[in-house]
Amino acid sequence: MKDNILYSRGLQKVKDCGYKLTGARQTVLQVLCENHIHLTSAEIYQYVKERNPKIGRASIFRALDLFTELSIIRPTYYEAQSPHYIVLAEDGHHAHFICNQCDRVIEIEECQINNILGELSALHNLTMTGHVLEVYGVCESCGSRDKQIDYDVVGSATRSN
Amino acid sequence: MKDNILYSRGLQKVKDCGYKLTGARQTVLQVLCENHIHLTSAEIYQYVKERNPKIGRASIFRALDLFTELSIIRPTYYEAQSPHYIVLAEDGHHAHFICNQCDRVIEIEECQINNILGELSALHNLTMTGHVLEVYGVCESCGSRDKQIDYDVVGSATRSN
DNA sequence: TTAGATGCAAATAGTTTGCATTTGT
DNA sequence: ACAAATGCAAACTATTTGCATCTAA
Repeated sequence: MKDNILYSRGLQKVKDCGYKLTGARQTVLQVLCENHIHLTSAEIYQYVKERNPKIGRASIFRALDLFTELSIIRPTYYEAQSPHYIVLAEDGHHAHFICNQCDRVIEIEECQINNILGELSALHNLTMTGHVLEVYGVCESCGSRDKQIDYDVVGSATRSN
Repeated sequence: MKDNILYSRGLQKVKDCGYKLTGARQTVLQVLCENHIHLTSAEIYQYVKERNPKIGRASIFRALDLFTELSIIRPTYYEAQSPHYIVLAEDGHHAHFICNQCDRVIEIEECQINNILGELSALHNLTMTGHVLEVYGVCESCGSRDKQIDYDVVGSATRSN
């Protein structure tokens, strides 16, 4: 875990800002960084419980709020459920793709969005500390499955959507 | 209202997909399109009530879910509260900036992000239907207010944050 | 006419808060 | 040592669901 740059950096930030490095905070951040997919508070609670059953729900919410305030993580919303928390990259960047059909989340690593954002923040006189880009549509496997269906019904019917 | 392109397009989509054009749905979409800022379900409920007190909470949630499914709107999350619903542009684009200090939301209109996204979707074999870009940091007025404070305390104290 | 949508109220999540106790510095 | 953080349980808020009624097509 110590070799996880996001984890170390996160803890350092907590410390630097004058907050205590408590067990609850460390465990929550560990869970977030290890499973660096998108977790809901309920999922985080489950993982945290496995490591330390003593930690309660309230502490998890308090940790998540703190991390959000410090821009270590960011809550995002998709498919109208409860928020998912994601760990931001060192430059405050995060981008992912969500498939409308299978709800799969694909992380987008390589992305030159910072170039655009530099211009934008200059234009509006904004100081940028981070961003989340959420792209949605249809993923490769769902797309090809659709084509298959199209092929099957050629000459017999057209798909409505 | 009829001249609001997002509103008309939204209703058309509802109709085209075989859903009824009911009073509740029309009112909710009107509210969303007129106040095209970010509204929570509670705020939407208030506005809707003003126009038609008969409409209940459940219908609002059901309308929001439908609109989300049809990519007419998108729920987003910021400052760890309940989701805010935003109306997407015709090309599925939406971008905004959120000030960490005053929570102000600034819409970003001019944005060439679609260029980047085109490349990305080709790379991953994704079909893109829309996106939300959420940038956060410090806005112009909060930024200059900070400088003012810095100036005021020069020589007497340093600010912790 | 009738399947689909609504409004209500009750049920169910999801999150926050108060407070006595514990813990990191 | 002691302010800050925790865990618990209760309070609160947000959302969903069942069902009788209504309404758009």
